[in-house]
Amino acid sequence: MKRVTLKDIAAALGVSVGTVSHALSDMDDISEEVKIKVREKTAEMGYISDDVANSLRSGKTNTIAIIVPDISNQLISSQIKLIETQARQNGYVPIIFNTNENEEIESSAIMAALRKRVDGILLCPAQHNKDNLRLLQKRKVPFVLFGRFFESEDTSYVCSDDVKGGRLAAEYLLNIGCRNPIYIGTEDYLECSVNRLRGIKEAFAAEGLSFPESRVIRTSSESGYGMETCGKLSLFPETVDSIIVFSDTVAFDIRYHLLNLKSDLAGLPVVSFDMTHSYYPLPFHHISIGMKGDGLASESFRILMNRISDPESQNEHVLVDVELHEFCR
Amino acid sequence: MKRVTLKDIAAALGVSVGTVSHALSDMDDISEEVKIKVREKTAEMGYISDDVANSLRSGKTNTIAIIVPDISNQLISSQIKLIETQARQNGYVPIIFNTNENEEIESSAIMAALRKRVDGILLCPAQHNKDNLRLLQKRKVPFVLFGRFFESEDTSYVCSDDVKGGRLAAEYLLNIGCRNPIYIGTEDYLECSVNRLRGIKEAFAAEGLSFPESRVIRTSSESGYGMETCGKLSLFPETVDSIIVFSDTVAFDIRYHLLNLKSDLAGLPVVSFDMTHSYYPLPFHHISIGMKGDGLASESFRILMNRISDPESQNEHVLVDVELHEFCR
DNA sequence: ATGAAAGCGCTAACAT
DNA sequence: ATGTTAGCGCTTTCAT
Repeated sequence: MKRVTLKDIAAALGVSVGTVSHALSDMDDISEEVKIKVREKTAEMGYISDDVANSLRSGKTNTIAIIVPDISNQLISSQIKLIETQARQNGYVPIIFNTNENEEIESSAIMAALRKRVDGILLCPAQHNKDNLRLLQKRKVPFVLFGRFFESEDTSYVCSDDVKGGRLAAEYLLNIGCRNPIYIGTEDYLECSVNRLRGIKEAFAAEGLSFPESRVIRTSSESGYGMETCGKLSLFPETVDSIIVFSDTVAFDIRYHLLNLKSDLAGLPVVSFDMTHSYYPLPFHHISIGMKGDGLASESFRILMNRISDPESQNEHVLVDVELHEFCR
Repeated sequence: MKRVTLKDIAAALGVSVGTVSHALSDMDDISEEVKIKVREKTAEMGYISDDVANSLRSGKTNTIAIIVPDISNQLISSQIKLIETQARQNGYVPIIFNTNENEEIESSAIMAALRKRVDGILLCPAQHNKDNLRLLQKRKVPFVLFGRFFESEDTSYVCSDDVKGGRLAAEYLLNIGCRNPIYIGTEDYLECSVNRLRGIKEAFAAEGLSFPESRVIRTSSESGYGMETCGKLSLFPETVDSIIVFSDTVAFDIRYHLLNLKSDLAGLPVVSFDMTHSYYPLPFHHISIGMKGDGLASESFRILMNRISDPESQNEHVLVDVELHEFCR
């Protein structure tokens, strides 16, 4: 059961391959009569055009790579869903790579994407170092960073306004009288965690207070470290009155374990980031800071399309505005 | 900045394209000397092999399509993550399609996958009708249904044991003295919902009780109908003492709205399906029924690989065993 | 041990 | 209005 090709249709009809091709593209150098014959035969024989052959000829694959640390993260999968919809509407198909926050897997994902000749790449970088960024730049493939970016590098990116987010979190807690929060962030290579902390410090400074380094816990951005972090949390003095967490996922993980441990800390006010509840209604009280609208997905896709059609286009830097929301109060 | 091809390397070295090809594949009809020269030049010029050209020649793309109703659903994104990992380890890359539970989008997704000449398809079907199943069968593309299947059709599939799941849910509730649960399912085209209901009825029958149709609510499997379902729920008499919900996602959505409405129903025991908590720890009490292990992803991928390497292989039917788990008791 | 050439399926340029 | 041909990048015969 070989696949039906233009050649087969041409043979069946006693015309040339070029004629069939032109007829199917509805070009005006083919008579209506032949076009009808061709279309009928095409349907009858079940012809399906061959993207591989077309890609080889045109140099375009109409494929983009989406490379992310964790597809199963609610924020990321929601963004991928939005991107997939836009891509489809624009004739593009996304291929997916999960890097597990691992630079080497990320590197091989980029190489695989390059071998597949994707037209562009959307990358949420693992960000341990800049090697993979260099790789992308050297290969001159159109790419946009989304969700995370490197402050010191001039690339296109779309990211949430994390400094403002940090400020909102701290302002909220200060406002309800909590002056001794802990910040649970990630290792410092993740600039969004650093920026959120920066925002927290700014908000404290604005009130003439300081937010000391001693109240920062650095944990992994991967899931599965909730228990470990609970251990670190329990070492803090009882004056701690609230918690700010780098992401909802990590916050949920920690509170899951605090609940299981029946720890008093489970009662502390928590503010975290991403607004997972708004993608996915969850039946418990939670305060989260996240982006307004679907800018992350739509802007990063728009910029990528732009860059694909005009490789000389300027880098664009988009900070999506954030807001604080209280769910299931 | 054209892409470097074998031709370029051959020209730079004054050898033929075939020689370079053989050298890079380390075939033994090429002298060590030439191999070294070729490898050096290849690295120097930054050659990246071209999957498109290779696919055209070999007829293999090393690509599989994953077609699902909702990528952002926690169960699905977790499975995709597992599948992606296995695929990568086997030299395959997944392309992703989101159907939004829509038959037409699903159909065009299948066509797009076919045009891209994917080696196989993993499909979680929208299941309104069987047209798309026929399309796949007619095209003779290797495919496996996962997460959902058609009971009357002989295809390969991997799915949870939903009848048992329904039984476990009902047994649990009967055991804690709840004799009047409501079942919130989907329209009947989703066979997993039907099977879960069947299991519930079986468990009731085993106790000499009956579970009447009047205690079934049929809602959409898409998210966003929580509010509507709350309305239907409120019409039931107060004798209702518990709720069984088709999926965790829908259950969370409903309880989210019940909480916001400060409804008494928010206090009722709820059992739902998928065990979302185990993929993603969530900080609230919940009872869920889900699959043991990662069989859904690993089995469906294994069967697909099998079918790709041997298109004549038998259809395999796998029901993954389920268990009930209580989280954050 | 290496080179030359065919061909995967298609489109576009050129020829008739 | 239709046919012919070249070529996208590669691997694989088949010569040498």
